[in-house]
Amino acid sequence: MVTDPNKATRKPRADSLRNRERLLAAAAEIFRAGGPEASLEAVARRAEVGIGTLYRHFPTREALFEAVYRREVEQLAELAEALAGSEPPFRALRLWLHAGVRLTATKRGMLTALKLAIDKSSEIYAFSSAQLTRAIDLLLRRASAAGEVRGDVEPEDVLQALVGLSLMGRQEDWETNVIRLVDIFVDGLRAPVPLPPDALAG
Amino acid sequence: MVTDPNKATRKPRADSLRNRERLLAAAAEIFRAGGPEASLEAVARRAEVGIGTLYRHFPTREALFEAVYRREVEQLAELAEALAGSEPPFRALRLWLHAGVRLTATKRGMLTALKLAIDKSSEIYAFSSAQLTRAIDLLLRRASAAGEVRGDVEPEDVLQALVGLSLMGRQEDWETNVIRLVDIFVDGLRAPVPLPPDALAG
DNA sequence: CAATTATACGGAGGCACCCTCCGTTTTCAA
DNA sequence: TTGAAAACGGAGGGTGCCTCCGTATAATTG
Repeated sequence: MVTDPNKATRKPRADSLRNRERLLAAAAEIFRAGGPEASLEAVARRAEVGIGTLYRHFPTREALFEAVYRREVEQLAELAEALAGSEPPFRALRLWLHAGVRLTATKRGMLTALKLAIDKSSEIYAFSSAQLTRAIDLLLRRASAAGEVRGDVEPEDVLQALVGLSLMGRQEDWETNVIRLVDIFVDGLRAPVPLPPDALAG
Repeated sequence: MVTDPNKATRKPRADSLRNRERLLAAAAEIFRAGGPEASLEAVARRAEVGIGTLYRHFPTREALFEAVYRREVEQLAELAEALAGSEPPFRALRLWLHAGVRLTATKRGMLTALKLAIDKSSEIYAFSSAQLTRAIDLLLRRASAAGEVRGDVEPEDVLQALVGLSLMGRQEDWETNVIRLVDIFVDGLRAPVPLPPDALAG
């Protein structure tokens, strides 16, 4: 019954670590296939772990998502820096958005997860949002400094547009189509003063 | 046991009609509050009918959505004609899209329902899609004929953009924000040849 | 190498929802 | 009035969610 705060923590148990890993792998597969509403009991089953163990490691569905998708988001964020270092500003922005679309295509459910996260204002949203916003900010600033896009657009806007547009596609020509929409949007970003005042008024 | 095809059908039962009506009213309330995943048993409870009755009238969740939201979609479609008759082309397109955003704001769940419908490729999607596509087509053609927007954009693209952008907003300044994004998108539609060839190449 | 103790495990249990099936009730019409 | 067609309601079987706690096991201590 020694509760000494100095040497309090002991080494984490091996089975705990192992099970956490199993759960993450299982969750990745299950969510990939079944979307973000897939059964958590199915995840536990696939991981060959009791349902209680799942809930101990990840108290909420969102916690599981956070762990599973954190890496994917980080990779996308890193891509921004790579592109900023190797491509001209406007093109870098455009290419990054395309990559964002493609990530969605491959990893079905990630953006759906994001949307779900938004509804619940959960942790993963804050994280992804920050990562991706930073990525976009980098590209946007650069393009703006080069005079290639308007200065009055926030990274958050672009992220919302990317997510929103990506989330909708459904037909077979899905990806091509979304990329077209993203391009149109990016075109809209270009001109500093795209509309003469009277176009709005009449 | 007379199965005479001539006078086959008899008058629909009064209780059936009444219950259908009750269910639609209840569903509108429940879905409005709880989103498209709300409990169908709750709908039956609020309508004060058995769950079996609900399923007989609306075999699937989507069938219920279809009935509930058909009217809303029809109204939005009618607005397109009104605007086409009273506003200059580009402005009409823009204003209609704004109305689409606002409808989302008011009737939370309609677009979510649409998205859900897309996933299941259900009936309401075909209907809404047709209605709204027709509405957009009207406005787009008109603006295109007047030389105010590109000619290579399909109404489906614009609908997808509207739905996608609208679906994402979350902060307090939600509506304003989405409208800004829609405007940027519309700006992107304007110029016939928005990008010089070398802008893409580097 | 025990013995001890902090940790983690598993799954039963209680609740809600989904949807089907069918005995009972109501309505229509002859 | 009466019988059949049509509709009703809800029990029942399945699944998922999440909590709780008795049992098992890994790390530490002697």
